[in-house]
Amino acid sequence: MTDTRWLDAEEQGAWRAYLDATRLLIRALDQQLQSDAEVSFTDYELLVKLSEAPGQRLRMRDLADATMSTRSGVTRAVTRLEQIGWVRRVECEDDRRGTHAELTPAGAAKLAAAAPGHVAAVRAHLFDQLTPAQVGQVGAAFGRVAAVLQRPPARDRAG
Amino acid sequence: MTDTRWLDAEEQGAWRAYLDATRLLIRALDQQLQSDAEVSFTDYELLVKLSEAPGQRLRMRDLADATMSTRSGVTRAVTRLEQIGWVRRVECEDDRRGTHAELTPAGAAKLAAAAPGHVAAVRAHLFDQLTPAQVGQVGAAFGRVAAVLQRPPARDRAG
DNA sequence: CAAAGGTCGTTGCGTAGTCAACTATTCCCG
DNA sequence: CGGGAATAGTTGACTACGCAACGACCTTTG
Repeated sequence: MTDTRWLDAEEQGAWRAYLDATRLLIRALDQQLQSDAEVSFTDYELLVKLSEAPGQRLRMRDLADATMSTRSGVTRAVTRLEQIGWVRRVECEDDRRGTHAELTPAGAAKLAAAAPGHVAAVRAHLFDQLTPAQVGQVGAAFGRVAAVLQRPPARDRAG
Repeated sequence: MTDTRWLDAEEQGAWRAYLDATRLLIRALDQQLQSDAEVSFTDYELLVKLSEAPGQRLRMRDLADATMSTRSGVTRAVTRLEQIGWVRRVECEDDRRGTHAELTPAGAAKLAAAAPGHVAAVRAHLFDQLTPAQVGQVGAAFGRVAAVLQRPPARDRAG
């Protein structure tokens, strides 16, 4: 492994811009949500996933997958949101190990209240800065990156 | 503010792909560095910034800016790295409030050892999945996003 | 149908990161 | 020069999240 292929100037630039922008963007969105709606970005996304699920409920495991998080992370987040009253736990009927997280009316209301400001911020910080072509390219590029990372490619059989 | 302009399908897709890919990517890179070189991604980046600075040293504040982090975050990271021996603190001569974080030879060695595997992972997970055109678009797009977020546009004077 | 092995959600532990407050120092401006 | 405001770095308190381990439950297999 003495022949590392380093990043060229353009790749370096893209890589750093992406990392910097991402950190700044997430922080900005987090602060907007926190100060305007008293929700964290992670909690907001969790509520969104529930709101889109049939019956506004999802099994803990599925919620973890949907949010690209871990089981323990979801357990803690749901506990947090349950205490506030935006989510409730419902036992699974067909699998007694299972638990559903279900959006409560209060949670749905919170989400509805927070959404416009959040979308406006996403627009202001991200989409307003991109050309339509860039939106397309970003979607395609990261769609592929996410897909490959979720289902790693078959191992190289050469050798 | 009753006229929220929601994201259209393409924007939604791009936004979610970007978020998902980012989470997966950062975790993958973190795990690769952790298991192959026993460094976290954040620490790795901090070492990189120092290695590129003149004299391989940076003031704490500048290091925070360079890593898009906060002053307290850098204080803690540098303390951590100082204990391992990869960084040392050096008092500022011209400003007695100031402190430099300086890369030690051990830190430089660690960085050199970790770099090839890390770059290979960045390539495998990110750049190998992108067309050259996408690399350009991603760089331009996020470069703009980062610039705007770093220097927010003048406040709207209307009212 | 029993036993082995997998999966579900939770938890203890350890780590990392943020905000706000604090001390020490420097800058600005009369 | 002197005193208030600003800045540097640190710290305390708190929150969040990951891993590994655990008990409860389900599934598979003989």
